[in-house]
Amino acid sequence: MQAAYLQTFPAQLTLIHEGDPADFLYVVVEGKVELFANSNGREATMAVVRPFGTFILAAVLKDAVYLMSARTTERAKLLLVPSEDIRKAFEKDDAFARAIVVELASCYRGVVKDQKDIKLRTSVERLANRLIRYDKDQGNSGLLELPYDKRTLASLLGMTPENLSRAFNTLKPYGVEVEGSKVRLTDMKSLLTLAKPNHLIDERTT
Amino acid sequence: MQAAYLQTFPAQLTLIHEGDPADFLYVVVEGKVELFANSNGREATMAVVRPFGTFILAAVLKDAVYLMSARTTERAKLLLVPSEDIRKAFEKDDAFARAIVVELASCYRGVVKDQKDIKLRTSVERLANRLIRYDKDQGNSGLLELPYDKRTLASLLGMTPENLSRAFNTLKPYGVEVEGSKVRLTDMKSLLTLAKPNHLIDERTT
DNA sequence: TGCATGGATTGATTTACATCAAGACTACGA
DNA sequence: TCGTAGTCTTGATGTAAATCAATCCATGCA
Repeated sequence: MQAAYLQTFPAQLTLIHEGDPADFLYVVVEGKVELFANSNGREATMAVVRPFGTFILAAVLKDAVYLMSARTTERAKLLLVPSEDIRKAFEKDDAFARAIVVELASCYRGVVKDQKDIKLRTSVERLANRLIRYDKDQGNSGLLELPYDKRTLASLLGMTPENLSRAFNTLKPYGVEVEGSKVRLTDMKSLLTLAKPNHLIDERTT
Repeated sequence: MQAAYLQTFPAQLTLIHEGDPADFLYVVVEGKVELFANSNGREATMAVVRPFGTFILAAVLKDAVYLMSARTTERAKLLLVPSEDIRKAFEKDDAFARAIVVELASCYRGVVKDQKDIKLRTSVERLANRLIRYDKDQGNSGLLELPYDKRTLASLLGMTPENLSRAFNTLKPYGVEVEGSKVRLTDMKSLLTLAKPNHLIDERTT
């Protein structure tokens, strides 16, 4: 940790580009970081990392290039640990190595769940389940705040901003009221009937 | 390894169901195993494991339930290692723990690449790139054999069998000739132009 | 106060893909 | 040799979502 940097970055700053060698492991201490990928002139958001998540762990361990690019969505405080140090600690410190494995296994299962989400659900179902998840995260009050702007949310859910807008309209009859970044869920029962949440997709802890 | 079972299974046998606790780690010794998932009455193939790949490693390490189901696509010989033993070895044997991490990191990067493939490409592009990959795996001869039946390939590529058929027709002008499970690539240059392969998606080793 | 800017929404249209419904081909067994 | 079942293919149609285009905001700023 001696050689690690704690640094603050402004919003919308690209931190790393896919294809670059993995020089640092990043830990989000404050703010949010969007992971995204490009190909063929197209772009897709892959994930958003919040405190205190890490990103680019697998690339660091394999001493490989990054598979995703990363940019801040808002002002963010990040810890940068030289990947050389991570690999050394990994060799020397058994407890560290095992802790790494648990983190990595969790990330892995997260991606698998994301893939099931995309392959097995329509975009409206994905949005419905996402809203239910955010509500749960924020205390089951039925009143939730979207954690990032709609453009980012749309890409994360694998749709265009236009379609997200329409998807919200589709959910109106199921008690979903949107006002800016605030969302009210007034008929959870019927929303659940539509969304059919599945703990093997939506549960993030296990 | 003392308690591991080496067993032969017939084709089309479901080995595990998603949601079940992870009792065994599986290693494919011979044949192929399809990993798939269900939700909402829909089904999707997530991956196909060949010798000598493992599956369900993350679930075993986390002592969690399986996220995917698995079935043999053909007669297969599998090694079943009790997950309890894996976790014990993981605790005691440092070299084993580190080897596990490398395998896990590779699997993780594989899923990320699959996700980029789905999010950034059309189905025809996915098929084109897949054919190029199989050709490379089989020695760049321009003559390749599809490793599983078209139904499975279709689901793996995220499309219906009907659409796979049509996608092959779309690729005909680009020198793709199909006959049963054999495919000839007679105009690699124009196929590459269409497919635009990207080593951050298609390269499987790094 | 007025005007630029970028996000969000809405409507019209196009495209990609799924679904439905027949056929065609293949392999296999009685 | 003829069913018969399974896989694959083809065509017609339907649906989900992308794209294109216009407008409607909010916000910041001179």
